[in-house]
Amino acid sequence: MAGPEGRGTPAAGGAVAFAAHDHAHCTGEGMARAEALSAASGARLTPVRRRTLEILLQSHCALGAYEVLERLAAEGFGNQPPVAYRALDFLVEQGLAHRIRRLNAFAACMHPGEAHSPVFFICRACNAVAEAPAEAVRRATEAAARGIGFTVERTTVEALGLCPACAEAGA
Amino acid sequence: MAGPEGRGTPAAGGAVAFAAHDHAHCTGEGMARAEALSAASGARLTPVRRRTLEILLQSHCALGAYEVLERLAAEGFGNQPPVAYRALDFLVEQGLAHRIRRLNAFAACMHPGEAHSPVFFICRACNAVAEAPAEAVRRATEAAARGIGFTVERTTVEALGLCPACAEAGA
DNA sequence: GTCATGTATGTAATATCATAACATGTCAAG
DNA sequence: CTTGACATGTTATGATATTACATACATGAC
Repeated sequence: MAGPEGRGTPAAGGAVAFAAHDHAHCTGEGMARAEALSAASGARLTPVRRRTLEILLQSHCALGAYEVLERLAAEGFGNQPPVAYRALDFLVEQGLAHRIRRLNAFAACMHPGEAHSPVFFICRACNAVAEAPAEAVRRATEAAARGIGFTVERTTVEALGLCPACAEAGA
Repeated sequence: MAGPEGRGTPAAGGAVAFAAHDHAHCTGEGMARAEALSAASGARLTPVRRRTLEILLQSHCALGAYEVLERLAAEGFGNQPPVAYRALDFLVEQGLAHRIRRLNAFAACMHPGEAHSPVFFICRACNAVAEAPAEAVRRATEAAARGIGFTVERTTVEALGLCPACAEAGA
């Protein structure tokens, strides 16, 4: 069982998916999709923004803004917080990344482009994060909203609990 | 339409429910229920904790920890952050209050004692907050979790959008 | 081309939110 | 009346996020 060291390295438990898979593939495909989507929408995927997304995809973790900043700065980009926050905000706005509030962190979107209402499953033991599409959750939320006359624009759904590995190990 | 002044006063838009209702009644009933629940569970609802809950209930808003602290300090309690955070953490733990992460704020629970998975509707125009029970959302989330072997313990559901009043005014 | 405009980036300074660590106080069980 | 568990107070610091302003770069009008 991985310790509670927090985010930042897959080894520390910040991995964005529980099952084993090909990270390089995710990164390549993710970037390609981002390029295509940006081209289509007219959004400007500039070097900092592109690199920021790449960092999120490569790390395959939820990363804090300052962790992203550190990596950007090491590559010659600005080293003040707004540099990271602006790039991350752009990515979130474009649906290429998500903000995970419980962790004060950001993760690359696993299903960019598709209209999706992601649910995040966060393991409290190892901090791993998985993103799952959950249309049913969105529908249920909107049904509740209608009851009080509220118009839903975005929803944040974060579930805390135990990932399969930690549930096994802990119990 | 109220301005985006943030939390802290119902006038500023932090009200926890959209519909008009009797605040004094909420406060009284909320405190009574909290007393009863604490007595039943053996939790110690000490003066700071009691007063903290009362502040949340009376303000009828989502309040930041430092806003709560300010009010506590004005009444002779400690005036350092841990005083507020400890009391708030206790209330959240006991299910008497909720943390609203999008606002970095806390609000008294509107349905304490009942097993409930609350959904928060946050108006992006006036910051008002409404808490609604949404069992269907919890069920949908758990269904998605089962698909990947995740064990859900707590869920946070926050919907951003427009409250009835702002939707009317804005459109 | 070059100029005006909007957008993006870089930087400094600061605001806001949250916790660690330790000392002191309170209360009930033994 | 002592001990142990919990609660509170305080200091200090850490982590997260934003404001404000200066500079640079792209794009389209002319």
